[in-house]
Amino acid sequence: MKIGELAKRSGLTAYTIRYYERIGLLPYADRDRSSQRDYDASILTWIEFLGRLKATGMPIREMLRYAALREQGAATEAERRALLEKHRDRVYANLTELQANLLVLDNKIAGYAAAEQRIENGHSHRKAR
Amino acid sequence: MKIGELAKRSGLTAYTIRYYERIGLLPYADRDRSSQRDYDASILTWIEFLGRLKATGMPIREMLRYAALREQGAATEAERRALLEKHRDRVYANLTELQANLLVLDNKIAGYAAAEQRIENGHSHRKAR
DNA sequence: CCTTGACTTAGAGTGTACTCGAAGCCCTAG
DNA sequence: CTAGGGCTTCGAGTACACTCTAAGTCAAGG
Repeated sequence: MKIGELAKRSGLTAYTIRYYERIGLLPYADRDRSSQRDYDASILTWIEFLGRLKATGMPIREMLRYAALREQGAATEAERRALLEKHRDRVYANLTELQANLLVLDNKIAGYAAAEQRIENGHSHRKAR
Repeated sequence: MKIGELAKRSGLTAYTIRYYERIGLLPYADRDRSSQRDYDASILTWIEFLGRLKATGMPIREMLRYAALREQGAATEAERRALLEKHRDRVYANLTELQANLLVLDNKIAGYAAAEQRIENGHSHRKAR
């Protein structure tokens, strides 16, 4: 699979894929005889995982660390696990905070809704029954 | 309250407070006779709310829109409400996605844990009982 | 009076993560 | 055989949100 195809399937742009390879987030891809990148479908699994790390707010620096450990093989699994656990805990904390903020947002919105209600009642000169 | 004090109380740096004022996220602060910003404690409520918008991923552009509406008074409440509702829905979607990613992360970690367990069993030449 | 430290402004610099432009190569279809 | 499209590399440019520097002002304490 060439880069354009991979871009379509992964949701990344070809620019981003090259960028990720340049910085080491994606392994250096094999090239065909005209120097074009030729990808195996298995790369998609890795890209998807990277997407999850990104979606949960992991900075590229840390993904790079994980990617480097992965390249070094099975001996680094404990460290990879530790890295993910640390990240998961941060994500969890973040999630909790997000839920709290969502509640505040909901209350604020409810406040606006109540205000609108009062205005409507006022405008129509109706009383609550 | 001067800017240093507000910085301490709000958790923003003085740089950030000036930056926010410059771009219109904070109202232009009154100055004392030596041109120093003199804040009323009520600004803290607004800064805290901005913090929540930020923590839930609202870009500054949109906070600016909200801030501008707020400056225009009560007539813009419906629009402000709509803006917040739109944002809340995005946050909610984001939250849901985050939870899903957290689950995947947990599974991945569990996978590493299981692998470690297998290695330990192998090393000690013990059998499951 | 003089130093110290917090403040002022305008504008430049930083970090993160892309995103794109330029110039050129190579395969396929007409 | 040639035009088109997708690919290559390298390096520059962009967007966002700060973050800091420089040069100067000002009020209070010793």
